[in-house]
Amino acid sequence: MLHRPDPFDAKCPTRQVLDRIGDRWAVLILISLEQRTMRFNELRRRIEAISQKMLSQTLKSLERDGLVNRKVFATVPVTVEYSLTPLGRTLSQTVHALTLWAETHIGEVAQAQQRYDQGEAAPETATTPPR
Amino acid sequence: MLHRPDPFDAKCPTRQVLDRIGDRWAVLILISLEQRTMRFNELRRRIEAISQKMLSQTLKSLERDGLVNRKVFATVPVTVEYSLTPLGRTLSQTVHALTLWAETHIGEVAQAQQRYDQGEAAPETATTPPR
DNA sequence: CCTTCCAGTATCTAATGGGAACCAACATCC
DNA sequence: GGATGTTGGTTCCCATTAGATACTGGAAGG
Repeated sequence: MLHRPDPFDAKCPTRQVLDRIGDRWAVLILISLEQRTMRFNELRRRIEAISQKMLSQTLKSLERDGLVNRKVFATVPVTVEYSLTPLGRTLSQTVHALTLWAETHIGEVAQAQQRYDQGEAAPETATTPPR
Repeated sequence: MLHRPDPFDAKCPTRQVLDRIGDRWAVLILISLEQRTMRFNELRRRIEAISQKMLSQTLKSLERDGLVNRKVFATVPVTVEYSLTPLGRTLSQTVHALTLWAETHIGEVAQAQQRYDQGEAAPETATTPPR
């Protein structure tokens, strides 16, 4: 690697990874599987309001990225188990920090939103130029 | 608060925060402003391929969430400076861990993708039932 | 016999993102 | 003095996407 990866370059592969994280369903699947291995419809019930389409789609790309294992059992009807790979586990831990942030600071965010919404009519104070 | 916030509940406010992080442009703006205060078009040049529409839209919601400060200077033409709030700085640090993950593990992800793409025709080994 | 369950796929529509044009008021270039 | 570029946006239109719904097909339960 000649230069350090730059997520601001749209062609940089780190951007792809960032886009994967920038997928709410992927995040919710990762933190679900962090707790334990789950089957398709288990995940569906766990993650409220996700459609079957988005679940299978997101799982497929997570599997492609080597973050999730898909294991098929030849039962009738067929059983499919999803679990995190070691790589996926390192990511889910990082992502876990984000959910922790959300739980910790949700109150401050809500307050800020209230202030913003009621203060919309406030006049903009003209400030002196910066230079 | 009676119960612990549950990001799997679509109505839970932590889910809103998670959705905000699940916005690639928001992430890129946060890590840009982590380095220094920037003006509108500075950000636009920094973050390749972002449209003016998405930039102003994302900045607006980041401001509403109390993560970003917007400061207007009465110059001609008007000058607008964007910076992180203290709250925004705590988030950007958490998000920074994600970009670090991306930079560190991008190689493994790329390898997994290659394996997946070429091994698509491989037959699925029938496994014994789990129970 | 009808419904439910398993793990998805196919199809249609509603929401969203991106591209380009446009704004006003000035500064600079030729 | 007319064209161009700069500031920070907004508005419109279209393409992509997400979400809702329906369907598969065999087996078990009532």
